[in-house]
Amino acid sequence: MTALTRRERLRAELERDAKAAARRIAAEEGVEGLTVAAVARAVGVTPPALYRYFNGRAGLVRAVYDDVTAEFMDNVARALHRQDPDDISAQLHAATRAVLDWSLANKVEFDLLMGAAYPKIAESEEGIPKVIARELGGFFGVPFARLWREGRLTIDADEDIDPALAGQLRTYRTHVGLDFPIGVVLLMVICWRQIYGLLCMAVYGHHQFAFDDPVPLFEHMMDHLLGILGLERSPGLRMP
Amino acid sequence: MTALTRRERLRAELERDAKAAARRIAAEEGVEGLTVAAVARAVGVTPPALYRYFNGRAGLVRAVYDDVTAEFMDNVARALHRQDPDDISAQLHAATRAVLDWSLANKVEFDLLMGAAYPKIAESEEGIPKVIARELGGFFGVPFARLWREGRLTIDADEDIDPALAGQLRTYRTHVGLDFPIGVVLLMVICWRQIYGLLCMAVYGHHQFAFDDPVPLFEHMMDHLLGILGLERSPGLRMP
DNA sequence: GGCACATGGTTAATAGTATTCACTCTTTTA
DNA sequence: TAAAAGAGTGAATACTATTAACCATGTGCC
Repeated sequence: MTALTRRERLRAELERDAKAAARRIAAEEGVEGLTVAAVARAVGVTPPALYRYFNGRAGLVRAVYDDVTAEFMDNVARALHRQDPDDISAQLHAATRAVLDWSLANKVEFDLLMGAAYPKIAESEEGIPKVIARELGGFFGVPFARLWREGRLTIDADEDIDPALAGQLRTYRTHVGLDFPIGVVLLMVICWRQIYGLLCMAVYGHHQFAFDDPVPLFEHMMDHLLGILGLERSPGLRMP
Repeated sequence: MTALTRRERLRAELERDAKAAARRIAAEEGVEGLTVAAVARAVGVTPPALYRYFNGRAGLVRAVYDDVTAEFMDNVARALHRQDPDDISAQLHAATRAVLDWSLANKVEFDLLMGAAYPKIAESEEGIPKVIARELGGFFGVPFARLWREGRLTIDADEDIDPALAGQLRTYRTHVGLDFPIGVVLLMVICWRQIYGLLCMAVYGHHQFAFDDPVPLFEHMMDHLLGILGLERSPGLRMP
C-alpha cells in the first residue's frame, strides 16, 4: 500500500511539478532562462522554498539533465526495439534516426546532454553517472558486436592501429563493457564522429542557410555508414 | 597623420580595452560570466558608461564574436599559407589541424562560433556577416576546386544525388561562390561532417573518459579524409 | 578667447536574479 | 497531548542589467 503521509505526498507532488516546470521552462527559454524564481512562480511558491527540494539553480539544471537523459535513452531504445530483432541494418538506422529526431525536437536538451552545457554538468559534484556511457555504448555496441561475430565487418588489425589510438580504444571498450577487437571500436567511433557532426550541424544551425532540412544529408550519411558495415538500407525499417 | 582629437583617442583606447577585457573574461569565466559589470570593473568605469560603447550585454558578446571570428579566420589562413602552394594535402591537413588546435585552446570561443551560442548570435539583429561562410568555405573550397580541376576527385554524378540533397548542395555552392559540380560540394560536406564531429567531441569533452587526447583520432581521420580525396599525408607538412 | 553644444562619464533608481537566515505554522511522532 | 521535525514565508544581502537625469569636460565656431 501507499503508506504515504500527507506530508510525503505533498512533497512528492511539488517535486514532480517543479521538475516538470523546470523542463518546460528550459525547453522554452533555454537553460539560461531556467531560474529558481521562474520555477517558483510556475509552482506557486516563493523561491527559497525550492531549496528544500533542489540544490539551488544548479540542482534544477541537474534535475532536468537526469530527466532528459532518461527520456533520450528510452527514445533510442524504443526505436531500436521497434525493429525486427534480426535486422541489424534497421536497428542501427532507426536508433540513429531517433537520435536525430529527438535532438532536433529538443535542442536545448541536446545541448545539455552532448553540447556546451555538458562539461559543466560533468564537472559538477555529482558528475555523470557511469551508466550513461555504458548504456548508450550498449545500444550501438550490441549490434556491432553481433555484426562482428557474424564476420561481416572488415576491421583493422590491432597492430595496424596507432598505439596511442589503440590505448584509447581499449579504454573505451572497457568502459562500455563489450568484448570485441579494438578495430570494431574504431568503426564505432568513425560512425559516431559523423553522426555527432551531423547532429551538431542540425541542432546548432551551422550551415543552415543551405542545409535547412537535415534529413537528406542524414539519409545519405546512413547509406554510407551502413555501407562501411557491410549492410544495406533495410526495406523493413519501421519508423514511428 | 593621426588627426585624432583627445576625445577620439580616449574613446578608441577604452573601446579597445573593453573588448580585450570582454574576450579575457569570456575565455576565463565562460560566456555566461561575461557581464557588463565585470567588463566595467576591468576597465575602471561604471557599468552604464559601457552603454556608450556597446549595445549592453548582447553588444559585448557580439564584439567578442567579431574579434574571435577574425582571429579564427586568420589562424586558419596562416596555417594554410605556411604550406607549399602546390601541396594540397599539406594545405588541407594544416588548415584542419589549425581548426582543431584553435578550438581546443579556445573552447568558449568555439562555442560562440560553431556551438550552442551560435544560433543566438545568428538570430540577433545584426546577424552573421555573409562573408564568413564565403571565406571559410573558400579556405577549403579553393583546394577542392583545384583537386577537381586536376581530375583527382572521384565524385557522384549530379543525377546520382538525391534531388532534395542536390538542391541544398547547389544553395551551398552559390553561397560560397565557387564553381564546381555538386558532387564536389558533397565531398566537402562529408569531410566537414567528420571534422565538426571530432571538434565537438574534443571541445565538449564527449567521450573524454577514453579520448582525452583528440590528436590520435584526428590524425587517423585526416588519413581517411585525404584518402577520400585521392591524396596521401604529405611529408612536407609544416606545423607551427 | 569665450560660448554653445556634443560627448562621455557619473549617480540614482527600477527591476530582476540567487541565496541564506530566522521565524512560524503544520504535520508527524513519541 | 506535547515535543520534534518539516516546509513554507519574509527579510536581508549581494549580485546582475538597464534607463534616466545630471554634470563636467572637450570641441568647434564666431
